[in-house]
Parts: sequence; C-alpha cells; structure tokens
Amino acid sequence: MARTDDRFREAYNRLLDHCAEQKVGDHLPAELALASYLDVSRTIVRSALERLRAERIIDWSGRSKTLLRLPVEADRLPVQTDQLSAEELERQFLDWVLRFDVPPGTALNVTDLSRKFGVPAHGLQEFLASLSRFGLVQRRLRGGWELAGFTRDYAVELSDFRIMLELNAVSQLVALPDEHGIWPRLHALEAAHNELAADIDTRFQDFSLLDEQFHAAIGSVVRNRFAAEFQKVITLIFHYHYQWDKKDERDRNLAAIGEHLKTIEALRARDEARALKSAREHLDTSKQTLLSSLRSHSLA
Amino acid sequence: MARTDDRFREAYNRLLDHCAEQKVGDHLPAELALASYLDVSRTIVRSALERLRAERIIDWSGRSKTLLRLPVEADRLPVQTDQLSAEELERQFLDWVLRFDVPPGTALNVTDLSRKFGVPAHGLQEFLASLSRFGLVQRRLRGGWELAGFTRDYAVELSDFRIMLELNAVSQLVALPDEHGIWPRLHALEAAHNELAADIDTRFQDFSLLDEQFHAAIGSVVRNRFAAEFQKVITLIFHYHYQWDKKDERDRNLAAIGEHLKTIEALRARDEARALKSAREHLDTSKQTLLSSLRSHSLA
DNA sequence: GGTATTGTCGACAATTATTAAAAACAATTG
DNA sequence: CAATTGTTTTTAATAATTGTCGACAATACC
Repeated sequence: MARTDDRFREAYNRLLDHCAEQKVGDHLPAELALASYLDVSRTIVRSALERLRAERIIDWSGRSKTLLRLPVEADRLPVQTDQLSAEELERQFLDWVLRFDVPPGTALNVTDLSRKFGVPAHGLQEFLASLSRFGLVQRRLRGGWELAGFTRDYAVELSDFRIMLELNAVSQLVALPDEHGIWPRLHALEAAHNELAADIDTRFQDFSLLDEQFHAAIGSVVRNRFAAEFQKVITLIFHYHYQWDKKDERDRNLAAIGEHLKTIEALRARDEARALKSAREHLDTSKQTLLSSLRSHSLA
Repeated sequence: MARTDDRFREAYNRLLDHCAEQKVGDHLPAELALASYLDVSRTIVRSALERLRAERIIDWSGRSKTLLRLPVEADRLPVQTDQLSAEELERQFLDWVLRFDVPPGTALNVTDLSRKFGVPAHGLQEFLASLSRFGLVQRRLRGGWELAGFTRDYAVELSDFRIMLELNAVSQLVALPDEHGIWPRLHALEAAHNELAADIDTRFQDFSLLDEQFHAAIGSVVRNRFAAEFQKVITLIFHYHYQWDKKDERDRNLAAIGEHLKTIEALRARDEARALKSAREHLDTSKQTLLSSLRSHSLA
C-alpha cells in the first residue's frame, strides 16, 4: 500500500456510528452531505459506501442508500493513530542527542531514527531539513545527514545569540505599561526565587525549572515569531546542560538566584540600564556554565 | 531507474581518460587504488571495469586488467549535471514569490514547483521544510504546503528582528580594533555614497545595490551562524521590496544615503550612542518603506 | 604464512512508481 | 434546472527499486 488509509478507516467507523443511530429501512443522506458531515472528501464517502454495500449493511444503487441491517462491533475497521507530532519529535530528538551525548560529526541514519522515533522516514527527513537552518545538522557531501552541533563554537554563538535576544526582550519589558500581565508574573517569580533561596540546601535542584520559567517570562514579552522559534531550541539546550553540570551545583544555583533577583528588581523599578547590566552578567555566567559543561563532556 | 548514476558515468569517463594515457597492453592498477584515484567506491570501479570489458577496451579476469585498445571520444558516457544548488534554489524561490506577488495563503504545489525550478520533488520538499522555520511557509492540515508570508505582521516582525540584529552588529563594530578590515571598507562605502549622492538624479536606481553592501558590511562583523542565516533571507526580502516601491524613489534614496553617511561617520568616530541612534532611525525608515510597499501591493 | 587483492553481501539514501485522497468536471435523475 | 451522482485529473504520502558505499570473507600472489 502506498499511503495509509487511516482517513478512510476513521470515516468508515464514524459512518457505522451514524448507521447505528438509524432504523433498518432508513435512507442515508446524499454523498456530499455525508462528506461534509464526516469532514472528508466524496471519494472517501463513496469508498465507505462501497464497503458498506460489500458488507451487506446497506443497499446502494444510484441515489438510494437503504440500511439493510444495523452494524455490529465486528464491522468496525481497526485504526492505529499514535503518530508523533512535529513538536514532540523535536523534543524527543534533542532529548536523544543531548542525553546520549551524541558527538558532533555523527552520521544520522534516517531509517534507523525513523524506527526509533516511530515516524515515517519522510517526516524525519523533513524535520532534519528544518533543523539544518539552526545549523544543528547538515547534509553530508554524498547524501545523508550528520550532527553538526554541539561544538564549542556552536555553544559560543548560540549563547551570544541568546544574549542578544534576551537583552532585547529586557529593553522592551521595562517599557511595558503597568497593566501588562508581566508585572504580576515577575512578582510571583520573585517570591518563588526567595522561597527557593531559603531552602537552597535541600531544593537546589529545583532551580533548573525556575530558571526556565524566568527566561520564558522575559522572552514572552517579545511578540516575534523568529525570536520565539529560537527561544524554543535555546531553552531546551540550556535546560539539559544545566542539569548535567553537577559540579558546585548548589553554589552555582544560589548565585544564579541572586542574579535573577537583581534583574527582577531592576525590571520592576523600570531601570533599563541596571536591568540590562544585571541580565548581561547573568547571561554571561550562563554562557560560561554551558562552555564548562561542554568541556567536562569533552565535546569541545 | 531509482537514482541517477551520474557518479558512475563521471567515474567511467575519468577512467577512460586514465586509459587514454596508457599504452595498449598495459595493466590497470588494483580496484582499491582506482577507487582512491577516482574518489569513488569500489562498487563503482567494478561497474566501470565491467563496462570497459563489455566495450572490449580492456580484458579483465581476476587481477589482470589489460588494455586492449585506446578509448575514443564515442566511448564517453553523456552526463548532465546542471543541478540547482540549495542556495540557488532559495534565491530562485524567493525571487518567484516576491516577483510574482504570490499572495499569503497560496497553496504551494510541490510537483509544479519542482518542474518550474528543475529540482527533484524530494529536494523541494526538503527546502520547504527548512523555510518553515522562518515561518515563510507552513504545512497544510491535510498535507501540502502553503505560503504564509508576507503578511503585514510578518513584515513587522521581520523588520523588528532585523533592527535587533543590526543594532547588535553596530555595537560590536564600534569596539573593533583599528587594524580590522571593516574600517577601510567603511571608508570606501562612504566615498561610494558621496559619489552616488552627487549623481543622484541620474543614478538613483543604483542605490539598492549600495544599500545591500552597506548592511552586508555591518552584518559581516558578527561572526554568528544564526545571525548570518537570517541576514541572508532578510537581505533578499528587503532588496526586492526596495526595488518595487517606485514612488518618490529618488528622494527616498537620497534621504537613505544621508542616513547611511551619518551612521558611517558615527561608526568611524567610534561613537556607539550616536551610531545606534542613527542606525535605528535608518532602520525604522526602512521598516516603514517595507510596510508601505506591502500596502501598495495590497498584500496587507 | 602473511599480505594484498578481489568476490560477496548488507545497509542506506535518492529516486521512481503506486496508491489514497481531494477536487474539478460531466452526466444524470427527480 | 438544481441537486446529486459518475468519472477523470491532480496531488501528496508511502512503498519499492536502484545506485552507492562499506565491511567482511575468500582467494591469489609473494
């Protein structure tokens, strides 16, 4: 079979459901009406009717479609639709790359990966092509793909880009009006940071999540599809590396909390210069953490 | 045939060339040696040898490969390799979209486009997938692609992103040492701008190219793959729209030259604040031009 | 016997072919 | 003549095929 007939199967089953609500001898609506009801093309409706006739559930000739018997459970067609969405695939792929420390230059096997992630090879190809815009993967000279990141250069450039994006967000944030939803959100974040700081010895590992929320909040004020697209990838990468580098984790996180709080304070005071300075310091620290995390994984 | 055998054909021809330099009765090197010489796998070498034998150019049995006759021109296999590169495809695609004013929401026909651009449908699919990261195209609900940009929103966000990228570049530029190659480049640009300004009445249409060079020069100081990737697309889009909007073209260009010159002057004076201010003014103008160009094409 | 070379096979990716689905158009019925 | 059905064309998703590569086993030569 060339392409899956899931669409047909689902429509057929729903058509059975419709039949089940009728009485024997009743007539079914016109093809076009059924098509619109099932949200499907007439071609599928006709295939389904054909099948209903073959199963002797209806009598069909010309415009008359008469119900001969009520459908039973056994009439239903099996249908499996546990397909991964594009978003889910992206998360899983990065998860795989980062968690298993796939080294730069590794050849990516489309057939193998499509099995691993349970998506058609086609979809994976497409996904890799889209990732190539981020320089994460690239085509090999004679066909196939290879993992390009995360080299040291990549990490540096990614961090720099992140810094630029986020400082831009900070600048926009301080100019927002009092009614904007960001202010209560920052207030809540401030409280959460203070709570975590008080419990730092036992809960220092919760910081990773808080860090994500903090940066997401700042990024959220920028309504820009390009920035948003990048932020998704950046967030994932930093998130993983943060969790890796276990050295001095408690102290690092405590220091980062302090930097966050300073930034939040400056933001709430609408002090752009101070907010930028504070944010830049934090982002620079973050960049260094990413780099040292790479060194310790000897990927650099 | 499933995939092209261009690789075989080219190798075969080069093998003929090699044979032409030998004498009848000479022996050819081992398969592996030939493979390395032709930069090709042994499989191809063996296919080529097979063909040489079929053409009675060599006698081949086991390890002995004896030249029976010198090859002639007619022995060569025809090979066509006028394939579009990925870069070329990108340029052509954007060219098509922008030049023919393809409206947002248009369904993109992969079969049709692959014919139009002379690339295998596969390659086009991949290209569209990569463009989807820029939000220029998106998948349709039930398969296929559609053109998403250039709506007004898209243009606004693209412009904003461009402004961010370029102001960042300006900040980095003023911090560069005297020995950096950017300074003579700026000097040359300044001269070119002055020349054009003097001749504005006759040469005002040359400004589009100069504008491109100006922004490319500023962008070139940022060594960042992400920024570079975006700049490519941004440059193309702005370039086209600039050429479209014919209203007040001379005056607009003259004004832009003035803005460029002010920016160059500030840059060369290492005055970051002034350079940023001047650059921002110019970029804002540019944004407005793009928007009004959209309006006049009634795509907004 | 050891090394260079060749024969064979499996894996993968690029391309073609096939199929499901949609949409357009023509024919027909009430 | 308007609603409905029959037919054909077009398109995208998937399967199948083929070219290419690399690895390993077998063989020939020293």
